Amino acid sequence: MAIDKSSFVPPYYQLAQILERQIRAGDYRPGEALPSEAELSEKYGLSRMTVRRSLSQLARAGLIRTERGKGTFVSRPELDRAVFIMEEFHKEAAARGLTSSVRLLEARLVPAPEKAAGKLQVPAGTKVLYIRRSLLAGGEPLAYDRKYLCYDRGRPILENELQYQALPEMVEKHAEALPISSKMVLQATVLNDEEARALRVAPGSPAFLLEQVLLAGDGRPVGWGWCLYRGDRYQLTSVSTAI
Amino acid sequence: MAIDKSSFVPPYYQLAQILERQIRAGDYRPGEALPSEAELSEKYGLSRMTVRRSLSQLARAGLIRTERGKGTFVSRPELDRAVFIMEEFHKEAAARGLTSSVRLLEARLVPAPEKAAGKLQVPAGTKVLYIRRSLLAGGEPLAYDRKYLCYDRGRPILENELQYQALPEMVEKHAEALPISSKMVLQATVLNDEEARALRVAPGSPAFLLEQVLLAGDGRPVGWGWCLYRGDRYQLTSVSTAI
DNA sequence: GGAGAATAGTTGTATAAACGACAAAGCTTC
DNA sequence: GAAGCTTTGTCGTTTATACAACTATTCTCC
Repeated sequence: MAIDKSSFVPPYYQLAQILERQIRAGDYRPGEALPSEAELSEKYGLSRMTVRRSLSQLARAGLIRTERGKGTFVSRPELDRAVFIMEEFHKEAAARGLTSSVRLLEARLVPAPEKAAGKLQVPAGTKVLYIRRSLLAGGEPLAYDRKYLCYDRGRPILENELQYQALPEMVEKHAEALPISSKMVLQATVLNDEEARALRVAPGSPAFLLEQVLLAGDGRPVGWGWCLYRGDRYQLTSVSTAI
Repeated sequence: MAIDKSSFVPPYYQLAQILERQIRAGDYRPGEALPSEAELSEKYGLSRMTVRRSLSQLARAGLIRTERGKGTFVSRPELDRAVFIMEEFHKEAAARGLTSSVRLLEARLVPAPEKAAGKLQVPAGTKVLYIRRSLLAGGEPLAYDRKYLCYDRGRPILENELQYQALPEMVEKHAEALPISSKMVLQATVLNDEEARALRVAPGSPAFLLEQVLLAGDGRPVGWGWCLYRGDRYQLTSVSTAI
């Protein structure tokens, strides 16, 4: 339980691992205080700044919590709390060893329906780009994407482009403002006839419904739509709070 | 665009905000390099360590990425990527202004079914604690929880306890080993008759299915089960990558 | 005994300095 | 011209120091 300064693993990381093991082994119980930074510094022969770096790493992972003037304390594990990360479609498919592709089903300029106009903050009836796409993984449709995008008159719609590009690149090319962030809401739903047909499953099958709003750097919405993920082929796994 | 050293906001945070604004405004485009740490240090009158602290904060938020020997670069926004956080039930209900409670439907010792025995890594038929609970928010059932827990013979089952406690405390009291982490998988599903009755909705309604494995400090599973969340009352919102 | 002041202990922030590791460009040599 | 070496610039890590801000305790004074 000492720091090996000749190791390739930097000391701050070694100390973080040592402390994590001790916490997981129960040497320090939830609520209990860890030794002060000065004590750890002396015990392991590291400067206080290095000790602080180890501690901040553990704090970021949620294992400990620091209180100014009081000390550093072990956090109570929050078993009922989970973090799920939804990766970009192609990246996720690649990680699962599947070849992924996109099939463009429809792309045309339409007058914005009332709801879309509201979400995009444009007058109802404004011409917007409406696209429908199938996201395929391993040859099968895994997701069905429908979106309204604010359209820049200067840039023509090239269906070939839409067909093969990921959403960010696609929007970048055809919208006026560059989207820089997005707001998403995830729901559980059942598929209606049209959606089920697009995903090649029975109507009434379960699916994830991901509503997505694309925002420009100044906060203006530039895109809105939903993406449906087949419930029998898609699941989210909680991220371990490893360091 | 200078650092106010007399402000209550520490300089490292001010610099991070300045750089974030510049990136969002497009002063530095995705892929482009930021000034080197030495240049920022000189420009803003801060030490290199302080500049590094600002940069590491932006890097953690995903706005920039550093490469040793090369420089610091603005990341491409990953519009299709999202982080969802599922909070502990009572905390989430409280945040939405609802009073929450738990109704214990069943709690008894049963021989572990094959699948549960496998998940809990005990011989099939081992006596385990099986519980069914309704999680209520605003007087309505919002979730339906079924779990198998490794049971410590020494500790009696007190139904009153199970009725009112959150899962972590509950397991803590009745299992041999203290669970310290959990692994969860989130799926979209449709409710069967029994589940629909428990949640007071129609069979075939959509729901989130959260499979949960509770793990002790040494990695041994001590609990396993599923929690169903009504699809019409529950949704997950992506966390903004704010700093 | 109680109120307030002083003190010790703790984390939070900032600085200067040094060295290491890596990348790219320029230079030398053959 | 090409291969290898050198130089320069960049981020990565650690140290030592100083001070600020906050908490809890102890001491002093009334």
